[in-house]
Amino acid sequence: MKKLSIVDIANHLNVSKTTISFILNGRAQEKRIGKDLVERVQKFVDEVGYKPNSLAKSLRTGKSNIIGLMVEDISNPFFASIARLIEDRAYKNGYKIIYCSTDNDTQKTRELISMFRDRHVDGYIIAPPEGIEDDISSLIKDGMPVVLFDRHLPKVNTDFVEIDNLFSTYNATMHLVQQGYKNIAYITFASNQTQMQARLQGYKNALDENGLKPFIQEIVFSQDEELIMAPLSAFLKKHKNLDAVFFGTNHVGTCGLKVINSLGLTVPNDLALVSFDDYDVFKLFSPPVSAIAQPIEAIADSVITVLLNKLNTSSQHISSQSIILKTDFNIRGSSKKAEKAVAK
Amino acid sequence: MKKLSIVDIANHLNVSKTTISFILNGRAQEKRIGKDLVERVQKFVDEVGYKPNSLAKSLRTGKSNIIGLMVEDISNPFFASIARLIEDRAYKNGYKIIYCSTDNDTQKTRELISMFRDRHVDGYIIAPPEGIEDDISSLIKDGMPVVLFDRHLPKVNTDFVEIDNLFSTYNATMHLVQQGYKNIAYITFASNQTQMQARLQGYKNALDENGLKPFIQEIVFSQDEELIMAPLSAFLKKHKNLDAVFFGTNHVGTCGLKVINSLGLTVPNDLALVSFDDYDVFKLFSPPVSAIAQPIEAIADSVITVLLNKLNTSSQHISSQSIILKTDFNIRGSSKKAEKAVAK
DNA sequence: AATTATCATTAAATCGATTTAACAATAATT
DNA sequence: AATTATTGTTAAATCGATTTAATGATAATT
Repeated sequence: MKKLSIVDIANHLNVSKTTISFILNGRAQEKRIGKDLVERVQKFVDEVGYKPNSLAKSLRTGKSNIIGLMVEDISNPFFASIARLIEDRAYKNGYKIIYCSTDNDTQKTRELISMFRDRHVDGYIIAPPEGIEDDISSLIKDGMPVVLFDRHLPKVNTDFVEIDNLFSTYNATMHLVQQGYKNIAYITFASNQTQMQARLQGYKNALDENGLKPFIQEIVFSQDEELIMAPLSAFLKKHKNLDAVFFGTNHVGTCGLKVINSLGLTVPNDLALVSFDDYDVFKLFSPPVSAIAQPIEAIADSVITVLLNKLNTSSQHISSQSIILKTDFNIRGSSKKAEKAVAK
Repeated sequence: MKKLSIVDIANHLNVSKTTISFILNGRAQEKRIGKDLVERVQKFVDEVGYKPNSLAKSLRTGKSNIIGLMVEDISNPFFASIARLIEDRAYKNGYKIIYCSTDNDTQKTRELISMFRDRHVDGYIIAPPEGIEDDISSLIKDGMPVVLFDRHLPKVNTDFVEIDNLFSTYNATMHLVQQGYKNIAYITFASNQTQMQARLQGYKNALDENGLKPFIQEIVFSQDEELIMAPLSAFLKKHKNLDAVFFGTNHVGTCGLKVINSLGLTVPNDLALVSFDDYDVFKLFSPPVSAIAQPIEAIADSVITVLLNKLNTSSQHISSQSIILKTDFNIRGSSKKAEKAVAK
């Protein structure tokens, strides 16, 4: 019981494959094909469950109905959740997803783009690493629909979906200040990506405004958590005067919690905590950690909407749009120094 | 600067595309093509960066170099980690991954299989839901390489990679018993899948052996965490005599922790905890939760090794293998009643 | 010298669809 | 009656590769 081809269908019904193709692609009316014939073909096709070979179709039409999704790391809960939502929306619209993790590695990303291109994906959704500007520009120049998310590339003019990073950290830092914390550190990964820089800036702005001194620790990213925890631990040991710490990403935050546990520090008495990104770890830590929650559903929705839009309107010259979404600041028991002080 | 085709290359070098194809596919020697010609072609191909159109190639050869990966839910950290590792290994071997989440929904899975098939994926890696036996069998009958993981289908004779679920829960339950816990509950999702049944059985066996009474709560899975937490909470409220709880999956465990927090229960004094699957939430809870860690690297390695093996050996009739891997039981502060008692 | 073997290359068929251009058959118009 | 329009259908070209079978040229053998 091998697969039927359009020729088999045509032979069996004694019509040409052209006719079958027209009917199956909804061009029967346009091509004035007899109603009875259309019905006969439809019936038979349904009966035997014939489905056109998508490879052949893609080869001829140049469309693959596949979207390439490049995240930083699919095992990071933030990206995993986004991927999950994008996947759902894409499938509902007849698109499949090929995804991959860039590890923020420019060379790896370059190869992956080339692979996607080779596979003729119809569109790209990318959380781009630094240094990939030229490759993305070249994609766009060749008319490929590209949507960036989580961060953008200032030198590249294309659509992107981001959150208001600067305001988010500014706002959360202000919260710490208002609670009476004076020595607030900011721990993050060393990165020039837009979202990371904006987050850092938001923190700096808030401190500046209040005449407080910033304490910043930038950690080089590594797959090996030990290499993240070591400098983090050293930093906390060095600055004994800190009364609050702001983590720039969920990953840093998680490593931070591990370090805090291993150092035997008490939250929020020794140290108040706030982290970017929100997930179960922060909710379930004791006391639960205040965190900035990204609107992942809205991000996924926006990304896929923008991309589908680009895929459907063939006109290339619609000006590109930037969508900036708001975050939620979930305040929890990890930074209630002021209230505690009052309660005493 | 559009893409070059093999014809362009052939024309430019004044040889036939057949020759180009042979050279590029490493059949130059076999076809006795002159060394100088081979070099000339190689050089030019490298120079212009020509890459064969993979769609055309797939259409002709019937191979797509794509592996279909179907997990239960890509946003679940267990599956996300496995996916990540499988992705790495696959890329290294020249394969790409198309993944999707089944949600344990048989109908959805059926459609996804059909979609994968339609896309001519070369091989399948599936964490199968119940009721999908016939579809998988039909895949296998048609000669498609299939590897199941995390669970298997007793009625389907194919390769699979699993862990020793029964022993894992048996062992961990015995640990609780030895620590002096008498009323140990087991909370899990209602499921007839092999891994879930085996885990439950391991728990039952341990209790049986010690003449203890089982307390079992099976929860119907839902996307909405509230619908998981509600019955879980009700169960804990109803059975005030429990002194320990065993969670059957990381997801149940996480929901369980949330419920325990909201009920204001103290661990391990009110309740000792153990969960299947290990991840940051369990490590960072206070006190940290003992958990059964699956060897995700080994699982990913085994899965991809078995699949690549099947892809490379065309012979269909190698008997299928079952790989059963061991787990680690990470004992943490959430079940140290006995020790505490001694310490008093 | 005729036949066979070896060598190096290529023309043509093929995979399974879509799409363009053409072709009969009938009806309508001049 | 000849020409043009309309209707319904299809032959053939095309997408870009791989693969089979064939070809012409030279060398070796009888």
